[in-house]
Amino acid sequence: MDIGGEELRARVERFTDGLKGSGIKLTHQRVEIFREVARTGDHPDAETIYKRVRKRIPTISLDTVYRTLWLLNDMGILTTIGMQRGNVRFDANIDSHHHFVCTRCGRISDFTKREFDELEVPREVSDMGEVASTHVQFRGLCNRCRGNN
Amino acid sequence: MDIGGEELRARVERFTDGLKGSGIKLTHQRVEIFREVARTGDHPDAETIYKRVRKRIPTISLDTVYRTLWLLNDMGILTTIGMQRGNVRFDANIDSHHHFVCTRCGRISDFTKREFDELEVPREVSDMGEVASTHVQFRGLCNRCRGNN
DNA sequence: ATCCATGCAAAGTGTTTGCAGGTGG
DNA sequence: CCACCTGCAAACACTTTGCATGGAT
Repeated sequence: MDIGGEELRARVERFTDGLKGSGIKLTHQRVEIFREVARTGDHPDAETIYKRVRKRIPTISLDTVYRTLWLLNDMGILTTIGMQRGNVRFDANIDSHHHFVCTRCGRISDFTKREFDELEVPREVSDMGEVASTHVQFRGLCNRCRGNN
Repeated sequence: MDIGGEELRARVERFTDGLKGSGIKLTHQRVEIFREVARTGDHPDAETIYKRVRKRIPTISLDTVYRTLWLLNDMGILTTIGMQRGNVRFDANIDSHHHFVCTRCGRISDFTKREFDELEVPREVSDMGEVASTHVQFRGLCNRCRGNN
């Protein structure tokens, strides 16, 4: 589920490069927060990221975590899952991908499938507005929850 | 966008029938709250439903709205959209359907497409757990927001 | 008459903001 | 050095809960 060291390094580098010459500063906190989100394939909420980063920077505050996550989101380096505001989950995987959501424990897993990225947009939908992206979500019970019945 | 009187009556009746002999009581408030959710094709949050129902029952309280919505959800009469808890939207359309979400204003529109209900579940996903339902979400700018640029 | 549901107010969550002091470029 | 960041604490928005009263069957 977690990401290999190689890919992680590449992601962190893409991030630090993105900051150069933008007026946005590269701080210890920001790097650690980004690294933490980029590292895992799960989709932590702000509180979870806060707890994890605190192991490395015990003095960090929760609001810095929030501010940084939204900053990264605005930079296009990570994405949010769910409705806007309120109980958001963050996702460092910005390649087009889809989700399996466990309806019991809320766990969200990624998968990719080129075919799903290119579903034909029905006429009814193109009449509603301009479609920018497509997301397929499968819902059901994950293996762990199926076991704990 | 709104639902015809015929279909609305049928939905309300399905609801009142569902309550008979269940120990759950059929109150004025519950009927009005359900009618309000069932009436529209948009996906209101609790606060919005509260405001609308208050026109008919000025003394109703917000917590009753919340309690009733979760009750209806538990009864399987309506569904929630979004992550669990926190900023949930309610949806009286329990037939299988899909969504177009405006990334600017958050408006969610339904559409149906049989073909999308039956997307093949990739091996990778069936290894994660047991898929119970499939939801396609198109994201982009709705016509209204595209106009207000 | 008996439960169940309602309204009120107060408590909980999760998230955002203003400000003074600190830090990166 | 100066703009930008951080941590703190307080404010906020949204949702849930405990309790006494009121209502449906």
